[in-house]
Amino acid sequence: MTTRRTGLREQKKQATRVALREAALRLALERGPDNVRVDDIAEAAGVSPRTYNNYFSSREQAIVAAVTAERESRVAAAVAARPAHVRLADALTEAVLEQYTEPRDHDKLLLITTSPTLCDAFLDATTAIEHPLAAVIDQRLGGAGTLTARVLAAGVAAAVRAALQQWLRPPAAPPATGGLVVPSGSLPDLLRSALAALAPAFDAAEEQAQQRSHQGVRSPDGSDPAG
Amino acid sequence: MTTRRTGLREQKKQATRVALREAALRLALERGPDNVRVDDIAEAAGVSPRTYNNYFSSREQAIVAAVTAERESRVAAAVAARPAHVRLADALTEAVLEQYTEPRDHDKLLLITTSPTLCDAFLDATTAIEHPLAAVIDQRLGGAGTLTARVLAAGVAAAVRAALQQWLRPPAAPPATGGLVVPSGSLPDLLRSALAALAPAFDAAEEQAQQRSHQGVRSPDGSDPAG
DNA sequence: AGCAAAAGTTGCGTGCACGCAAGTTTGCGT
DNA sequence: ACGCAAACTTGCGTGCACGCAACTTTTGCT
Repeated sequence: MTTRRTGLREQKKQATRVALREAALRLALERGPDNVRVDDIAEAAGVSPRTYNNYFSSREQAIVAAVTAERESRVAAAVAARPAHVRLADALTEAVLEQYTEPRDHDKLLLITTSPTLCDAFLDATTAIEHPLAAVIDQRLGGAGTLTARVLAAGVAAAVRAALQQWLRPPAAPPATGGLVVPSGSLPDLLRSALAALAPAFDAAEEQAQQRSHQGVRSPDGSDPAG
Repeated sequence: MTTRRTGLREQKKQATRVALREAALRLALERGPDNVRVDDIAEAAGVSPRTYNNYFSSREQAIVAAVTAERESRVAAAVAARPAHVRLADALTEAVLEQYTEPRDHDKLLLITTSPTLCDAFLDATTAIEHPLAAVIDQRLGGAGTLTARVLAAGVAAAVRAALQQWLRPPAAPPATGGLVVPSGSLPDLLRSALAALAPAFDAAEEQAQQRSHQGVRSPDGSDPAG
């Protein structure tokens, strides 16, 4: 599961991927993110510029990838690691908080906030947790509703994205707004609030899954919507 | 709301925007989507190629925009048009179905499915409904939780996206999968299923909003957050 | 071991996105 | 009516993404 292609080939691929993203991060820190050309990153990693684009489809992606690294799979793994009796919503919230509040990369985040382009790329990167999350959610829901799992996973990604967005851009308070703006606290608080809005959906899905497993489920694809 | 800058300037801007996207669609239908250069679209619309990129940030965006047009604002308007006593979740589902199952653009959708690149652009375009939706949701929830509204709106967008994705790509059934694959019915069914997964979250949010309005929040802009 | 297919890398060419600095049009105040 | 400032367009230059067709490396098979 971890490395299905147990080959030397895959090793090299991961090696160059790591080399590329670390080179990208190092150069971005040294010169500032706007003074790094793709050619520089490729050269620093020892590959051709063309190869760079076989790994990353945009210039910012490499830099952002150095920060987010394998966060995608780690979030999913963190969810899978929780005991099965915990509410799925809680497991998700804790797993997300665990991965997004590590002080490990707070200095690198500073770099990202410098450039709006990097900021966008960083927010876009949260989409990467969708697929792993959909897998674990689907598993915990009994594999019955793949679409449901995908929707919920996408919802989580969207919530995380919204929280990060609000955290990165403190809404420039106009004086006469009338107090609409919530002070938008710390990142953990924002993440918690954002995910809390989805919690009822998870509870309902989990409950349905339990009901199905108690009754006799004849088709594991559960293709019978209430429609 | 409709035209805030009541000027001749804004009129011209919208005119060229429409000219661009219609030219893009026409050319794509005539020659096939891969044989349309940006320069061609610009020329057909009577502007310079550089101006094209002042309106659309990618080549596919113009073609897709011709299909989705002002769907963003229409979904939001459709939600706002429902009476206030309808469940928010239902209002949303109906509004989305109303806008995404119009036969108006089924032939144009055929064009989009031709090219994977256009497909991606089309899916990405669903993100555009987030902001208008967030506005109406926030309004219907009493304006108290902007973050919540944004999360829910993003969730709807994600659900729509997931449904469209599954609809556009029938999962190529491998014979030995074990019956996991749902036959992935019609688009309305998929949309309904996808949105149904989020319904509990909307119910909960709505209930909280009602509780708040019964207790002493008087101003309709809801300037008194629960902290 | 040897060989053929699969996977990966690289150079090249094309089209594209976008910053920048003119030049042009529109809106507004006086 | 006049003129200035803001907004929009356009040409140019640069860097980038990516398809394509060689070429090299890895792998599985015999």
